[in-house]
Amino acid sequence: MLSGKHSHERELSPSQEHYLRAIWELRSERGYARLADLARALEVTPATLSVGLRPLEARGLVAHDDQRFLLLTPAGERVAREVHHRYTVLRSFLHDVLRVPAATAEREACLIEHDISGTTTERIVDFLKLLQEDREVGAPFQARFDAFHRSCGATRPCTDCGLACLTPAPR
Amino acid sequence: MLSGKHSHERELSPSQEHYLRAIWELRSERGYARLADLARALEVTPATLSVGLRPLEARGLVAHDDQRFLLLTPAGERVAREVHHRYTVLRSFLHDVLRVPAATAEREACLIEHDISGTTTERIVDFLKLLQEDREVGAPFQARFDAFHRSCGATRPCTDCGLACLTPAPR
DNA sequence: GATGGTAGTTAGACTACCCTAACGCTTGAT
DNA sequence: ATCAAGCGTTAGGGTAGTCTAACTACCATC
Repeated sequence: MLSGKHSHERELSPSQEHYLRAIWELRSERGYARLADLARALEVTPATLSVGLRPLEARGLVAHDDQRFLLLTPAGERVAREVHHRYTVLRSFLHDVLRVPAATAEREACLIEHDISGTTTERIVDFLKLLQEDREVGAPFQARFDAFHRSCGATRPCTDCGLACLTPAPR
Repeated sequence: MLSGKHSHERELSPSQEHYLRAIWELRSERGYARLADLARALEVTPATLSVGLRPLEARGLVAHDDQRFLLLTPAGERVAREVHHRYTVLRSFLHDVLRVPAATAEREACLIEHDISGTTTERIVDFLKLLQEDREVGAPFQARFDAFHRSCGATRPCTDCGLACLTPAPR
C-alpha cells in the first residue's frame, strides 16, 4: 500500500517501530517475549518476523538469549518506549477526550503513532495535562464537549462541500 | 515500508487517496489538472502516476478528456472531498489549536489523513467548533493552553519512563 | 519540413512487507 | 528411545509503490 519516499522520514519503518513496541509491551507484561508470541500479538506469521527482525538486530536494537528469547538493547528500548509513548498519548486523546470508542481509538492510535513527530506528541501531552490539572479549564471543557456533540445538530453539513466544514454555518 | 494487512482498511490505498485529493485541489485552484502537474504537486514521476492512476480509472473515479486533462467522476470527487476534509480538519487542529508549526502540521496531516476514520474526524470538527463558537470555553482554553506550554516546565520527564508521561507528577 | 520541447507511456528494476510450505532442532511424554 | 509438538529458519512467491531510461505523439516555431 503505502511505501517509501513520502511519509515516515524516521529511521525505522512503521513495521519496525511496531515490532519494537510489541516486544517491549510483551516483556513488560510477562517478562519475556518469544518470536512466536510476538507473531501472535502482531498477527503476522513467524516467518515474517524472523526476516523482519533481522535489520533490527543488525542495527543493534534487538538481540536474543542463548535460549532465543527476544531482548531489547538499551537503544532498542529507548525507541520502543518512544513509540509506546506516542501510542498511549494518542489513544488517550482519542478515547478520553474525543470519546471515540476504545477499539477505534486503539486502532487509529496504532497507525498514527508512526506518523506523528515528537513535538506534536508533546503538544498533545500538554493538552491532556491542561485538562487534567487546570480545574477551571478541564471539567467545564469536557462537560461542554460531551454535551456539544451529543446534540446531533452540532455538526451539520455545509451546503458548499456536503461535509461538516470549518466555516461557521450561516444563522 | 508499511504495507497491506494492517492499516488502511479503506478501499483505496493511501497513495490513491492522495492522488484523488491532489487532482481535486489542482482543479479547484486552476480549473484543470494534467498528469505532469499532478506529478509535480505530488513530487512523484509522471511514470508513477501513469501507472498509479490506472486502477482509479478502472474503478470509475478518475477519467480524462479527449485532451488528456484529468477529470474526477462524481464518485471520485466525493472521495477526494472526504480526504481533503480530513486533511483540512487535521491541519487546523494541529496548527490552530496545538500551535504546531504550519509546515509540520501540513506534513503530518498529509499522513494522518489516511489513517483516521470519518467518525474521529467529526469529533475533531466538533472540538474545533466548540472552541470557535462557545466563548466561555474557546478563548480561555486557548489562552491557558498557550501559556501552559510556553512555560517549559509544563511537561517534565517522569522518572519512570524518561518521557513526559500522563500520570500526574508527584508534587 | 526539420528541430526540439512537452506530455504521456512502456519496460525493467528495486524495496518493503507480507505469505505458504518445507525443513531442522529441542523437548517432553509415552 | 521414539515420536509429536512447538519454535524458529529458509526458500520461493506475491503485491504495492516507486524509480530510471527509452520510447511515442503532438505542437511550435523557425
